[in-house]
Amino acid sequence: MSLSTEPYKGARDFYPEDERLQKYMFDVMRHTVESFGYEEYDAPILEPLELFLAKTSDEVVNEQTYAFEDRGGRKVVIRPEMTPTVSRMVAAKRQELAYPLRWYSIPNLWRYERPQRGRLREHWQLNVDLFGIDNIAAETEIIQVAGAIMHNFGATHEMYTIKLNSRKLLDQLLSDYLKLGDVQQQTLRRLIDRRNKMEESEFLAEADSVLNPSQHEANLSEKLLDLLNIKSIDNLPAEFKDHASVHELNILMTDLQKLLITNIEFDISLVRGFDYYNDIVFEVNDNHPDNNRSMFGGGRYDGLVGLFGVEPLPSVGFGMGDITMKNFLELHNLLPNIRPETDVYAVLIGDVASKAHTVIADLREMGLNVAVDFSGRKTDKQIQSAVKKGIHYVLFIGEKELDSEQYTIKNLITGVEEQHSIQRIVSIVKDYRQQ
RNA sequence: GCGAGGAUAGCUCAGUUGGUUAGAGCGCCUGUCUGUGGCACAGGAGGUCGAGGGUUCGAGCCCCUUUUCUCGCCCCA
Repeated sequence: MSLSTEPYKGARDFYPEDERLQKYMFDVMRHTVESFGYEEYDAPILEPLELFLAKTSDEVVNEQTYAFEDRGGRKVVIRPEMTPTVSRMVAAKRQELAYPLRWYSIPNLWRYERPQRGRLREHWQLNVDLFGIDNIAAETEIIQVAGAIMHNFGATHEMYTIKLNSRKLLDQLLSDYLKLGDVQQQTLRRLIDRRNKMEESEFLAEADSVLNPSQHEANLSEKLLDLLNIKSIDNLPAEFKDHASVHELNILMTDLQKLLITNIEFDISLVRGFDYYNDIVFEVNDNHPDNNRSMFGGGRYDGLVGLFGVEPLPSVGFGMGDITMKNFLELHNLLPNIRPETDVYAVLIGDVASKAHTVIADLREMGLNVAVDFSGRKTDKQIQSAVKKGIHYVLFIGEKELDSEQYTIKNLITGVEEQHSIQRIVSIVKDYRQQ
């Protein structure tokens, strides 16, 4: 029996063409967040189990992590998300860091779960976090960063929608307006989160079963439904018009509009799963009919840093996964053709390997990336290798060229072939690379 | 953890009520063509039909188990 060539369940191999794509996506992310002044950090892939017990949801920690005991009996977890880790790092240097703190990372994360569309066991996730700002300007910037990344990927506003909500507002509506107890609120939040996946009648039935035990007013589930159907902040119940969260949402939406981020939408049913979000949350949805789903999101999680025994720190951030983004880019035809790093494939004609070393070394010295075919095969086979690798230029080196020091360079895309000196070839290829 | 549907050549897939030696297209290799890719022509290699067991005179096809992939659910990035 032979070994399997399959990668581990739910994980991916990145062949060079896949890796090029991944690199492109990370480059766009990096350039964008760095333009806002975010600095990159990283951390170990293993963390102590306790780190995730406090605020990540129970099911995630207990059933969807890779957790084990190390040889010294310590309980460890392969990180399923980055937010607890970055909070830990910030807490460790709480007093000495310069605020506001803008940090980002692109860690690989693992979850033990059944793979499905857009969700595998291993993925990479851009994490962008802003610490130390307790006002709505932080949310404005974080959402602006998310929008800028989308823009730099070539996405237009019609392709996606940014949904906004305030957990504080939702909590108040559930407790003060609908007068629900804590347990009911929690159950209902989960239900609201799943609402768009179910039929309205089904939702109503489940809502009834949560609400009816309460001895409050009748038709509560209809009242709830009316509430959830509110599409604009202006239509909220009158007594909430002056609520602090409504003011914040208004400022946030106005400021985003000023920044020309107009594809935003108030969505009172937006919850998000993590317990640590405590105020504004947002989510970016793909508008494509074949992929109408939430792609990524984030929000404010002010309480997390304080768990490490230091003074709490206002925190806003989001995470953007590579798989969902790749699906989005593919579906909207936004993935560019990415050239390999190799500029030139040197084709050796005849037994010239020894004599060709110097000229090839010179090319590299002058800044070109050059791969050489030492196989001794016929010219057409060597060219075919270059074509298959996606390399755009072939450089022919034979006795003729070595004697005259005029080398034949051929662009495989245009088919144009010319003879030039090494210096001239370098400048031609470099010019081409800039295009 | 639960449900549904797949797995046949490197890839995409045919394969009749169970019946000779399992096919196609593309790709790959060789040659026409030892200094030029994509085209053309000619030839060739490549399959224990995902794995294991069972039924049968006979299994790619039927049954059981298992692995894995896809799509959902739960949950959620």
